[in-house]
Amino acid sequence: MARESVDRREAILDSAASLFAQKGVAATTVRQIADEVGILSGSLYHHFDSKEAMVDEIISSYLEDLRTRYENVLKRETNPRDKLHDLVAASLEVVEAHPHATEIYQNNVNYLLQLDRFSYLRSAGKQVQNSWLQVIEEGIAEGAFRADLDPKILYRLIRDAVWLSVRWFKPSKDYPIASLAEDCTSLFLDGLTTTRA
Amino acid sequence: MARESVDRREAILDSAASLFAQKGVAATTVRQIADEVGILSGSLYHHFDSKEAMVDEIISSYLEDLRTRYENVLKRETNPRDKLHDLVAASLEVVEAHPHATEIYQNNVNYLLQLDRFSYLRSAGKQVQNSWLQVIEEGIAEGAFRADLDPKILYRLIRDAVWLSVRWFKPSKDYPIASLAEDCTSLFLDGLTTTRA
DNA sequence: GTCTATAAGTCGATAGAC
DNA sequence: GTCTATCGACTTATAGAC
Repeated sequence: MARESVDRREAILDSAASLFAQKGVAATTVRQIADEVGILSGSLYHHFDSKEAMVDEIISSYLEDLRTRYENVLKRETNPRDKLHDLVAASLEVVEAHPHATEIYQNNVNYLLQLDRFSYLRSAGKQVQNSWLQVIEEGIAEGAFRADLDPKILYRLIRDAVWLSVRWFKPSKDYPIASLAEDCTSLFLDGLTTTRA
Repeated sequence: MARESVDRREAILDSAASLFAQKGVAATTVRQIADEVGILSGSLYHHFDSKEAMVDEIISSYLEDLRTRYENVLKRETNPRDKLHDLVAASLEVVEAHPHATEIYQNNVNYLLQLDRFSYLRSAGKQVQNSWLQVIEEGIAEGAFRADLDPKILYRLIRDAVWLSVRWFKPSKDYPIASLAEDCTSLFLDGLTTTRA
């Protein structure tokens, strides 16, 4: 593949991702994407089969990156506390690397799951859940984490807090992604209260 | 207004809310709404001016309920810990009372904010943020809450965890909304760790 | 209050010239 | 690889009969 066409594809995907994230997948038209790139809508179909194919490519490379990073975290031999931190940090790194894809996923899962093409999102979601549950349940079994809270509920609360940061977090030199990961982990592990009993 | 037409309006709004929540606002057509109600799409316009008008009515009655409940929580004279719990509980009660509206808001804010009609969502969001910040900052000032975490970041993490529960939480007799509110508050206040130093 | 019928526009996608 | 030109389907919304 020629160098220019690779860049062209990427440029189209970038514009598409930005629009999908901003307006939603269903509300974004192929004409709007073409306008952003500076070509006509028909020309998009030289590069992609359909609008859905663009979404698919954006989402699946995002999920693949996520899967790899979670795998790396899970194979480390650390205590539950550090492992939870690493899972939070890995998630936030993926948010930073794929902000548009993260937002597209968060806002459009329901819509995408209606389409046969995206049924794989179900198993991808389960795989993510299993990673978190593994860490949480290990922490409880070792006595490091409280046993009075349902692991699945803990997972969902933490997951949503972490992933939705894509909607508001803008990394800066003063407050980079690693700092948010620290604060996040500290809140979930130690809580908001200063003193206890 | 005749009794039947009130019920009819409500029935239409219920069907619309269910579809908007499930598929997204942009991806839901007026024909689908009419099908669910059992009438033809043209007949909807006897009851509502437009599809946007339906969304507007769903969202604004949801936000009005939320505003009232937060107001009641804030005027109670309780300690920061209880006040945070009450804010979480009030939010979850609103989730229970308006599950569709909550989900519509969460998944479609970006899309709705593009439309002039929904610019009021901006100030509504700020009002919600102020309620939470008031409680968090009071807790820090009184020494009940940690001072090393940015209140705005705390607010956003807690907010997203609480509101996104609409995507997965189904209240039951064994685990009602009040129990989730307890667990949620306990996690944020006391953390996941069993022992400390 | 719901129907029939349709206007007026936009949608995703295609065919073929260049 | 982008253009011109367009198809057919689908969209929101309206007008007027019943």
